[in-house]
Amino acid sequence: MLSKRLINERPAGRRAQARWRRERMLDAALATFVDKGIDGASVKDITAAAGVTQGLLYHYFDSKDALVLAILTERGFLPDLRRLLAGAADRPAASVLPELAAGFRRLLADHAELVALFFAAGRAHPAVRAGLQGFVAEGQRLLADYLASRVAAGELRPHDTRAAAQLLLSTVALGQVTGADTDPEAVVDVLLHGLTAPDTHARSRGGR
Amino acid sequence: MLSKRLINERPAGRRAQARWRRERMLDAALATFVDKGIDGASVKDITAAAGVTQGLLYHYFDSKDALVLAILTERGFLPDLRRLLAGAADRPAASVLPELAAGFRRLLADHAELVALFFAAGRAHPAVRAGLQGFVAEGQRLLADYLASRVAAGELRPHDTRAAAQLLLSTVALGQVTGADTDPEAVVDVLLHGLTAPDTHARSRGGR
Amino acid sequence: MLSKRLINERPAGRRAQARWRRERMLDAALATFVDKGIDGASVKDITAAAGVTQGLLYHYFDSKDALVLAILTERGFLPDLRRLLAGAADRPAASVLPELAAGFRRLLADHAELVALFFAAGRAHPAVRAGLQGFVAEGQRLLADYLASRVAAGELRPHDTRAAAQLLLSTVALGQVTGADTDPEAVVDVLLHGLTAPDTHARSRGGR
Amino acid sequence: MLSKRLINERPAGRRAQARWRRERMLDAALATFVDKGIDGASVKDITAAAGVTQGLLYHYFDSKDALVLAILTERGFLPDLRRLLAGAADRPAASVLPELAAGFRRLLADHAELVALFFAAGRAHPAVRAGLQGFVAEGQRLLADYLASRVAAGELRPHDTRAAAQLLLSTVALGQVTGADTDPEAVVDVLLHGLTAPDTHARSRGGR
DNA sequence: CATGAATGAGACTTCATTCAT
DNA sequence: GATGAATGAAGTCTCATTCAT
Repeated sequence: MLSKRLINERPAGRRAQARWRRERMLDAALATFVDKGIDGASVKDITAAAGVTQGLLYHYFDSKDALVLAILTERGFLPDLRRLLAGAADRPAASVLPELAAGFRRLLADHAELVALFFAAGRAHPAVRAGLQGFVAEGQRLLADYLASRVAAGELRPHDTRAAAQLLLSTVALGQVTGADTDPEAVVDVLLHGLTAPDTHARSRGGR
Repeated sequence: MLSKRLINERPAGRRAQARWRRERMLDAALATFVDKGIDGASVKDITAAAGVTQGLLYHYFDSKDALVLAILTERGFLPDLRRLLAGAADRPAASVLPELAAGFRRLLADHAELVALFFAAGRAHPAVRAGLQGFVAEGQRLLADYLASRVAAGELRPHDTRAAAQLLLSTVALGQVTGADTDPEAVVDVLLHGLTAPDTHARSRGGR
Repeated sequence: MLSKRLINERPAGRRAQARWRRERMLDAALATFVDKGIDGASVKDITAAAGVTQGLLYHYFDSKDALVLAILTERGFLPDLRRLLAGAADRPAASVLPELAAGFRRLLADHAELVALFFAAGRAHPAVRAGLQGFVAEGQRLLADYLASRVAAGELRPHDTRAAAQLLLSTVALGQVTGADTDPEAVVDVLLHGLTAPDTHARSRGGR
Repeated sequence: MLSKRLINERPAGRRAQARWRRERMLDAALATFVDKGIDGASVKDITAAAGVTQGLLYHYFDSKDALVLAILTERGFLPDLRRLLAGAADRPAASVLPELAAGFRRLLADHAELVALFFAAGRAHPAVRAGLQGFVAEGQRLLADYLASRVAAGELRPHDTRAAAQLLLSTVALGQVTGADTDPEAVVDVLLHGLTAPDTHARSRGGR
């Protein structure tokens, strides 16, 4: 975080300065896209926000679409997501899930702009759409695998692990997007223990 | 449904025909918005899809924005949502929740285009945004109230009912949008009984 | 004035009502033209101001241009101008000119909208332009003729009567248009007696 | 004048060429406005007359209205008017007024297009209207001040100097606009010496 | 007579992109 | 690398006019 701030200062050296400008342009583009939508943000808006002229954008990116793609690939957070879930392996779900929900929430918050972009893209920008779907699918698969491992370990009861993964991720993600103030702990509590009252629990479970 | 199809045939009478055309324009607009996004869909696209001239759109709607708003107000499904949740009152959650998840899923599927529009709007169209948020908030509130009533009835254990409501609705909604093939029964099963294995259940619950 | 107000009330009888509507449409058109300019006033604006639908305008007038022409011919005030100047013949200029300036001013004020229309038309509407020029030319000719008759009668000194006529009419007319609060008496005073001081008057006149 | 023609040739240098094009666009716009009126002249007309594409207009001006405003401020002739009247101070009216009338006439002729624009604007373009009124007011004030100074100097008799100024300016201006062939000398003659015949003069003046 | 739905042309404006400097 | 002038297509919207009802 701190080091990033430092990087934000304009560096010396031709090569470095060029890379730095490119990054500033990605920043400006992402911010402007989030603010006005991909179609609503004009090249003029973006370059003005970056403090450069229109023409310069085309030195760094082939087109506006290419710029969108660059944001997707260079600002994506799939690696972060993988790291997050990788840390969970072989640890009990009771302690992992809360940690994971919170971590996922933080991840989305840190990349709030990109998330917003994902949802703001719509069918008109298939590449962005695909990015979202890939992210969702990957996250769900990883989490489901983890849950399955906990079932195998006897900690969790056998269940539809994909559905469970979806419950957790969807809730946190949609909460982020719609601005609902989701409490990750409450979500995990419901998820772990269910809604059924203890006294009716045995019966309803037995009734299956 | 069937009768609607019949109504879809062009009626006689000047007044009736005008009203009919207006509806066709709303249809065409919604479809085109979903296909290309609000910004991506031009007035030309929309009117061509409706089989009328561009100018006519402005006979019925003041502007493209007004058209978007008209879709929101005239094609909204909040009443359907209320009816769905109203039917649940005083009945056991064990049978209500699956029914409700399925009903909600069907509701979203029936209005898939409008749902897609909601998510495709982005920050550039605050009115649409507001429509989505209102819908989400209302649904969550209604469902949370129902869950609280079941807690009071002793069927469900005390819990954060808003979080639980969010879990159910988010999962179904996001599943719809991202195209994930959510199984509502599996979702409800996890929600009702939680993930914790029976043998560890007592312990973890007792440990509280 | 009073009778005109009475006429403004909608009459009975088919023929009378039609004529009455036509007049209301001319009123509305003139008012709207003055307000927004000829090009700025749409047929919709005009008919809305008249309280009728767009289509009806075309029952009474062939086109918007024809409407403009109708205003010119049916609301013109050249007859009034002629009557005003006709009353002056054979009477001394010293009493006629003040009366005439005031009368001309009143005439323009009574037809302020049409005058405004004249000036607002510009080269884009040659018919209106021609109307203005005709009016100006006629007024100037009539007034110059009168002045010449007073020169012949020995009341006025020989001078360029057309220039004098132009001085009076231009000043009153332009004062009306630009909203300057011209005092007709002061104007006539200057016109009748000139600016030269009495003591230098003899000299300067004698110096000729 | 001659040097201006030379300047009219397209210069070299990017910056200079841009400025030159902007000027050509103002020229073309003014000419087209005069020809067809502000509303009658389309952006297409203007840019075609300037030999550029429509889009370029918006590189130099924010809107068509801004273009009209630019013409007003950058092509206005109020400074010329001030200079003209400034040169009159402390000199006898008998020689100044003819010179001034002719000068004013020339000034209007040199800026005939802008004058025509002033009168063609109408109430639909308040900014232009305001420009005209400002010009008229300033000219009248300056001339009235000069006349007052001649009254103080004893050359002219006490009179309503604003009315006299209005007489001169209105006549010349309106003559220019309506295309009447005003003879400035005849106008000044009437203005200086009035219409009253020498023999009746004493009487009428004495009768006051 | 009267309505207002419908049209087609054209208005102003924005925008992604190119290119000479 | 960097600029901003220039383009051409397309966008939203307005409008005079016609016509079935």
